[in-house]
Amino acid sequence: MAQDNSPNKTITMNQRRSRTKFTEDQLKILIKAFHQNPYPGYATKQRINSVEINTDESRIQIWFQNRRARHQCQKKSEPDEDLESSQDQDHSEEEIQSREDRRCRTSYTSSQLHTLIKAFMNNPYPGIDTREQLAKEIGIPESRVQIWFQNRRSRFHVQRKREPDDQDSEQRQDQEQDL
DNA sequence: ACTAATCTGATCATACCCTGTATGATCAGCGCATTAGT
Repeated sequence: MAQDNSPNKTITMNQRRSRTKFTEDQLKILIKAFHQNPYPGYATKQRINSVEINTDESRIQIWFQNRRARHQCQKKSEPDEDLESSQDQDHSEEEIQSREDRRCRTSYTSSQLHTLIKAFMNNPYPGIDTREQLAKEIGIPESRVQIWFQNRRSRFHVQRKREPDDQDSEQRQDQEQDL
């Protein structure tokens, strides 16, 4: 079972997570919470989820991210239309700075990292199935696995940019010295 | 069409170690990120 070497047909490999469908009641709760604080901390998101929504904290986080993206559009296009909700406009910079606590930093054991790195080399864009399988294998929530892959890819790209090829950078250094 | 899921790249924050580096968490996205399920 370890080897599923179907080299082609990778089309369905990167499957997305199935789309979450929030009920009207759940949306009401989320929107209300958003008005109270569009940047809830981990504890708040967990509370909202466990008490009212009962899905997964990471889904709540994504909902807030998407909502913020859309909400800012609206604000710019119609700034004074929204007078009813003027309550939520008084988010001063101080308030944003005193944001609630983040999730605790996850620390991975070397064997967990080994598994993740191996998977990354195999496929840096794993779909939901692969991520869940990995999560189960190393005993860490799937949402953390997803973040790990995001960070890994991002840093991989950055590193590649920094060292495109040595010849170019050497030439550039020479030119700089001439100046 | 609407919006959840996903992506990159930048930045904040913390563990580990020696004040910097590696990396997990969070954020925006700008003539308003893109992709894709319902």
